[in-house]
Amino acid sequence: MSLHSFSLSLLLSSLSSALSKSTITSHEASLRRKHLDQVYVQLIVSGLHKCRYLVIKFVNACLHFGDVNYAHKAFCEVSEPDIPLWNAIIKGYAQKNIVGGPIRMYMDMQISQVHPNCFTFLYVLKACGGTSVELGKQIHGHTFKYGFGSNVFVQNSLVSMYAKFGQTSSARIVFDKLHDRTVVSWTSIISGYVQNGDPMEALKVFKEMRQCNVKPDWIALVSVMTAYTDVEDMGQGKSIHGLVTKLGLEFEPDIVISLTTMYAKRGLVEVARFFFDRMEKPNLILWNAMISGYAKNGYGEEAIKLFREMISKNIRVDSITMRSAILAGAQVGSLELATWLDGYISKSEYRDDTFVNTALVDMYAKCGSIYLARCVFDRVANKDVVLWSAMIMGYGLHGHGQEAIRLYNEMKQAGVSPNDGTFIGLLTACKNSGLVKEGWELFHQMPNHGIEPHHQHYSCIVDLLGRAGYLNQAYDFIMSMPIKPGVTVWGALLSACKIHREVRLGEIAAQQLFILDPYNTGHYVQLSNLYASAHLWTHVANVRLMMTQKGLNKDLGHSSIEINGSLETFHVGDRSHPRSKEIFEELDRLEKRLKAAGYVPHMESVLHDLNHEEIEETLCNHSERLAVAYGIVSTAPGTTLRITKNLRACVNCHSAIKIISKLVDREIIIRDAKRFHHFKDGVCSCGDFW
DNA sequence: GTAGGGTTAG
Repeated sequence: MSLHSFSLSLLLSSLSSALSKSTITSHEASLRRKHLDQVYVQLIVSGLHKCRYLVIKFVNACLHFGDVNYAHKAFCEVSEPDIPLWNAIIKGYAQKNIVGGPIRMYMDMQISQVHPNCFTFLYVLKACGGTSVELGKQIHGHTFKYGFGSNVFVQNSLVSMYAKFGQTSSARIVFDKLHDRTVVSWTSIISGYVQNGDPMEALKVFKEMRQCNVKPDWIALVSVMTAYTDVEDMGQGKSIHGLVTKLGLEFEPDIVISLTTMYAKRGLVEVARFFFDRMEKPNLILWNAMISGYAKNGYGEEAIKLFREMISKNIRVDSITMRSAILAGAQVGSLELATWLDGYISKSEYRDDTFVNTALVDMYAKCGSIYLARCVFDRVANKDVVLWSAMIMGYGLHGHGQEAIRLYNEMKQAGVSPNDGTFIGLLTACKNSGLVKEGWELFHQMPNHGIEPHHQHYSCIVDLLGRAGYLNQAYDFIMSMPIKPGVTVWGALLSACKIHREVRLGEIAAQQLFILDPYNTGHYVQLSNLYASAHLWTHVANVRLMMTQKGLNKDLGHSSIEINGSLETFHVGDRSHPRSKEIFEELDRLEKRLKAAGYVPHMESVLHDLNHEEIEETLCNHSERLAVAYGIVSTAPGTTLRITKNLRACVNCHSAIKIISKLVDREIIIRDAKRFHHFKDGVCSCGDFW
């Protein structure tokens, strides 16, 4: 080997190993890419681009970047590739999930009459995982033909290939025939069961593995922890944690990811954060696990804080980070934050990513701007069914029923077929706009599209019929359901009964809810309010007693409003705000103007055990009113107020805010637990349906 | 040079 080729070889090795570092900044990545270009030029200039040994190294270096085309170009320069070079290029295609690529190269290899070795099969079988079972079986045959029928490496790959096809029974047959099972064989079958939604079987196999005295390594434990996460068995999950510690693997970066994910998925975000913080340099997946853990469990602001930290530290983010951050933005509900996220993304490489844009549409809709949601929707070139559905759902949340249906028709004209999510959006739109006939018809069109309704669709219909006052029809509909009605379905009936003061059916719904979901405070409050609206005070007292016996307290309402980038949260009668004096003065002024305008609150629907003055006091101090008053005193006249409330809008506040919107001449947008209300000129966009 | 795992919109 000449001195030049030796130095190039060293250079390529260092380049590849440097690239495998887990967390690199985008700046570092671009520098290294330039480096790769320079090396290739040197290879060509020195005529060494035909040297198989160096080309393998170069191909590997390219593949670290995912630059398969570059690798392929280098490969083609070699006139008679040997097995290692074929393997390198097949491996590269397989790693990058290029559909058909590895298989095509494998075929080319056979045409060139180069015999595959066991390495070849590892890569080809990995690539088969995403294609057809028939092809997989064919390659399975080849492994025997070329003498690898009992090679444990090749057989392990077969186990995971069959698992990826969803054929766990075939995977199990291969696994059962294996004589010398390694920890990898066990992990392959365990993760196969996890991937195919059978965590119980996975855990059974793990127990067997332990009985066979096979010591689990960190990858095995990662699979097992996923299984525990899926069976929702936290007690057992903790014992795995114990095993991890015993084996001294608790600082293994990928184990930390699994622990973080396992605890975050349970909502134990503080525990998850403990593991995250223990890592000096968390990798991208760990950042993502923590951010999405926060976002999914209602800790939107924490998620955003972490996302901003990543950016300020110049850590590379990917589309999953973006989606998790956007999900968090949707939860926080601040339009200011939403536009910041959108602005950040429009300057990033993910600006055309359909998944990211779908999340943006959803976020804008949930942050109260259906207009901006539509702007994002319109700028996406290739709209898939999920994007259309997100936009339809956005209109639904805002009660723009007709607009949702119009968009649905447009979607069909564009040749996109609806899926179950599309119908959830449509039915939500109909129920939020009181479009009973349209919703009913759409529901019955679902089978024409080959879609079977599930719980959410059924509960939309119950809601749709119930709110319109067709309570008996809603009940008959529930009785005729082909699947067992669940919490959402009975919950929809109960809240409709509350609106229409239908005690008999309401009690039936509540009974079911107390069985299915006994610790949800909301159901008890609904039933109590239903009794109060019918003046059945003894019944109200009984429900309250049931709640006390079960140790349940009424959920406290709170509302947030963002002013100049700072999010302020108010509770009932909250006097902790620094500008509290001004806020209550404004509330007083509003109260007087409301009375002058003829506003009288409904007393029946609130807690019965308060006296008249207390009721009125509580009503005026509800969290949404405090947020409105604060918005009025701290923004310029005419500014739109955007408020988020954790519970459903209260009937009295709803009617009061309608009038307030006219009195102060402002648009007030409130996102409650279920939908949006746009108050303007004395009316609300929900048309009093909610 | 060997395989197995983890984050994932509606």
